[in-house]
Amino acid sequence: MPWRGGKGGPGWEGHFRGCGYRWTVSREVIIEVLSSTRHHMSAEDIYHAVHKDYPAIGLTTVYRTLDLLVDMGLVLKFDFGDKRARYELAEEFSTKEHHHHLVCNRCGRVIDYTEFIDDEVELFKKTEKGLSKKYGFQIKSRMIQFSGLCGNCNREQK
Amino acid sequence: MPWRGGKGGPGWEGHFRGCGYRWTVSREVIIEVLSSTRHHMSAEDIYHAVHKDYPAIGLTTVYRTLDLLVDMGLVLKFDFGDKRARYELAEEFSTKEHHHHLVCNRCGRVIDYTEFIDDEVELFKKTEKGLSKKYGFQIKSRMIQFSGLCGNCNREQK
DNA sequence: CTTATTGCAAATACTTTGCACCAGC
DNA sequence: GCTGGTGCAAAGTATTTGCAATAAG
Repeated sequence: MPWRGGKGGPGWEGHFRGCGYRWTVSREVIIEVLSSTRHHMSAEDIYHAVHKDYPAIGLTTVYRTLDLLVDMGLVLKFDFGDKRARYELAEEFSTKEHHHHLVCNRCGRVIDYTEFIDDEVELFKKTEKGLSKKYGFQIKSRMIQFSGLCGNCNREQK
Repeated sequence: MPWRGGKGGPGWEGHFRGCGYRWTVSREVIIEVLSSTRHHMSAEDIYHAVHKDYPAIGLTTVYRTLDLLVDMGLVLKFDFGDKRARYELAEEFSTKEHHHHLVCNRCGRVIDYTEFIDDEVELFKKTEKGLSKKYGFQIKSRMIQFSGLCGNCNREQK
């Protein structure tokens, strides 16, 4: 397990400790799973992945850890329209390319797209600055999401 | 009830019929409620509003109608982190100013902001065009959402 | 040693579904 | 008259919570 708490800086462990939380095996393992996948995982997906090597870790802990991570802004929680929430490392903490989601309302397919990201980032910066000044709001996460019909479903539609 | 199916064009009724659905009292009333509020309503909020004048309309119908509306792209469904989904007319069909949401993760407060909307619209147009060409994706709705800590919660934090 | 963390089982609550009846066209 | 729409009660299911046991510092 060469993996150890993120790219420099305080690292994962530091984030937890910095917020007054303890650093536990469960937390480390759950973050490792999130770090090493390219997919949008549900709590249960994560639970299963974790369970292979650490059968003692329960689903409840997964939920609680994810809540913490979301709260700390290290993980983003998405709603793709099926019932279950999906989780992804926030881009600052991910090796995955910065991207957004395109969700098909019919088949549920999710496409990660990376086009126009630069423009988005610029807009975000500007918006964020304006909003934090005007509303005193400290923004921890941002999401853009498009939905509609994917190519396949669009065709079948007719 | 001077209200009748939206601003010109096919109108609400036309949208339903155009998709092969029937135009019913329940549907009309539910849309009227959505049209006349400035708030992000949950299914139950809508049910209660409807129930005052039409006690025969049930919660199930509200859910089913909302599903249809979302599917047709006439209504957007939001997740603000409390459990219940919130619904809003898509901006093309709303008299409400085009806006986005700023959600406080601690107290749940939601601020509608309208700043930088022009820039967003421009970015959306561009992105949408690019994505539909590249992925054959027909985009029906778009959302941006920021979350973090509102002014109050931010202050108390320390 | 003190307090946060965890697993399990049970509870919660939003949302969906089965089915018989009713309304739109 | 057909078919889709609806209400009610019942089911479904992701997520949360209470509590006693455990591990972190």
